[in-house]
Amino acid sequence: MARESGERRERILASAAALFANKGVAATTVREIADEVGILSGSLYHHFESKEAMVDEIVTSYLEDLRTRYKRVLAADTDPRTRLHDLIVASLEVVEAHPHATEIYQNDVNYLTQIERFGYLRNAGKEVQSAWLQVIEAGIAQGVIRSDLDPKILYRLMRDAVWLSVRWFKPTKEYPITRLAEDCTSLFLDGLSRR
Amino acid sequence: MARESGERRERILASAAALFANKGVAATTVREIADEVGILSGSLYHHFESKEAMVDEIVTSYLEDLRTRYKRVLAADTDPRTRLHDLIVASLEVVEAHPHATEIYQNDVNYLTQIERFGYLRNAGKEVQSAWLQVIEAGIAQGVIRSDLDPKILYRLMRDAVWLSVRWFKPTKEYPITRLAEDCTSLFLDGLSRR
DNA sequence: GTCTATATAAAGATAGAC
DNA sequence: GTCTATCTTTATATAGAC
Repeated sequence: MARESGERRERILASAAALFANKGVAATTVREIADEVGILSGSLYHHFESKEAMVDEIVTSYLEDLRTRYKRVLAADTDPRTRLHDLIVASLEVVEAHPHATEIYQNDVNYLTQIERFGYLRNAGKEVQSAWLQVIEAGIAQGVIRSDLDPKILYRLMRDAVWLSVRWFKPTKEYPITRLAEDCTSLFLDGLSRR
Repeated sequence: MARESGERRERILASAAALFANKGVAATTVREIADEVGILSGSLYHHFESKEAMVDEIVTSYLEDLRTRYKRVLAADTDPRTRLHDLIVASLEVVEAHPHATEIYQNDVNYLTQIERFGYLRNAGKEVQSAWLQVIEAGIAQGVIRSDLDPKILYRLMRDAVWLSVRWFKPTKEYPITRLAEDCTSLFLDGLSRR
């Protein structure tokens, strides 16, 4: 099998990702994946050495994209409000580009991190946290963000609100991700009290 | 087996809940559960008719508690800000009382709702949404909450931020759930901009 | 109420023909 | 690159002795 690239391979990964996202990695069988593609389960092993290898590829390319986009946001020299907004936009763009991988990560991190092969997920989580904390703490330092709330708590609340949108958000013409990003930013920064 | 009550039964449920929460329902085997309790897997079937039955009991009693508490919040005749705060407090109290069940629900809804037996989870989700929407919409009607954000979007963002705290929040003396509830309320209502 | 033993089904994975 | 056929392991669950 070895690691060719090809349309078939991508087709398998796409089907696998959809199934992993919908039922969970552990509950998805190689037979179901093969059925989706229209081949027999044994044939999958011509393209991938194991079910875990499929998960690995899906999650790895997801994290790669995420890292790239976050780095770009952090590199820009912008004011705290813009930076927070850009971090939210970047996250939602990753959700849009990798909806299945995002859902797999959100639902199955606990399970996956217990498998040795996926130990690297722990670092990925730390990197994401670090990016958000940099933005939040810079905002506090510049007096733009309140200092009475723990940055780590803020990070976790915003992170879950933003990333879990993968479970329900379906962009439309009237309500595209740019609008969701603006609404998130406004909720977090301005609050929902009328004043 | 039939359905006695007893300490042993509870012990099994507790071990099962912890494992389901940590690895996911599908990835947890009856052998692991039995190991945790210190008996052999076959003996579990004296207490429960299946693995699904265990999940069912855990989730059902969780939802029962949740429903009771939400009803109490909605019954009170309070102002919108207090109501929203109380809904957040109620949610966090449920998280504290049923951490494993909460995590199972958050991680495995997708998987569980695909099993006929757990179809009732769909209704549970709708009831929760309805409670939050009532509070949000009353706030808008009374001019306390901004009207430029879609209530359903607000609900989903706040819901995920609040409920997913089960994954990271460990109450301490300095930072108990009452404090987290206040920080959530303040973040959502006032926002994190300094002004 | 738990054990021994085992039935039964489903899972991941492989070998070799085509 | 896929199929047929099958190995091996692991899972849920059951029966009956203790």
